[in-house]
Amino acid sequence: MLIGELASRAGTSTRTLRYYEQHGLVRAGRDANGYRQYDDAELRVVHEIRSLLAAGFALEDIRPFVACLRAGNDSGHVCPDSVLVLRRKLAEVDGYIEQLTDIRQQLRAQLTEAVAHRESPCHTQTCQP
Amino acid sequence: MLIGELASRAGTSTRTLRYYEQHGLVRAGRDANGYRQYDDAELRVVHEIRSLLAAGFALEDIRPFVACLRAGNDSGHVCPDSVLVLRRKLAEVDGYIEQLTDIRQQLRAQLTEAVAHRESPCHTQTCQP
DNA sequence: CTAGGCGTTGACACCGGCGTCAAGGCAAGG
DNA sequence: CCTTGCCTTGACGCCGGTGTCAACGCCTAG
Repeated sequence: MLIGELASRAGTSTRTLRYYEQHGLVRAGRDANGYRQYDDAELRVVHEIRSLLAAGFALEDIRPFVACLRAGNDSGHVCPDSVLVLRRKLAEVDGYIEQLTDIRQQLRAQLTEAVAHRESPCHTQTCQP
Repeated sequence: MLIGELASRAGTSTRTLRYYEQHGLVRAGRDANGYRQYDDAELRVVHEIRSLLAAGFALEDIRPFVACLRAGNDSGHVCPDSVLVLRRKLAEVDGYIEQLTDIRQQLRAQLTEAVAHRESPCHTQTCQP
């Protein structure tokens, strides 16, 4: 399989595949003419990468998942290293959610206050009390 | 008040203040020697900006809040334009929280699956079934 | 032979808020 | 006069994943 085919099969671009390879995540052999030749298994690897990226992982974090897949496991997240990363990410995501929840509260409070303010004398953009 | 003083009073850097000015958020007069001269009211403006940035707003979104303050209101979020932005941001934040919640669910599911997998024959990084 | 469609590497652009360095002007004290 | 410390503008770097263009090689069909 050449790079164009893998790209379209994986729903991404050739640029992206080369980038992943450059960072050691995807592997390719070479034809006599220098073209990259991909094993069928790489399609799964790319899918794993895309899925994890979509979940907010950085490429660096994805490394163990790919290694886990290459080790012959049917999913990339069953290996100890992957689990560590998963736990770390879960904590991280929890932190984000907490922050966003706080911010959400602030926004609601400010909106409420703004609505209450409509009853006060100054309610236009240009008023000068 | 010169830029250094405003910076330290606002807990930020001179670079940052010039950046805000460049984007039309903070205003400064000029001394005869070209030094920026800040009105005391600008301190409040800078605080408003910092606070909104911390809440995840972009500089562009902050513009109406500053205008609202300059219009003489005691808080920047009571004007109609600000309220629009607040609503938009609230929806945006809700979206983020929703996404993150989904991702959190996925992470927990994968962790659970990984733990269950420990009972299966292949549980090391290097195993080859 | 040529056009066109695939492949190759390399490098710049983007986003956004700032750090940071460069090179210089101005004020004040020793 | 010199140092020190404030100020000025201008410009590059960062982060991370990808788009995009350049300039070129390979292969096939007309």
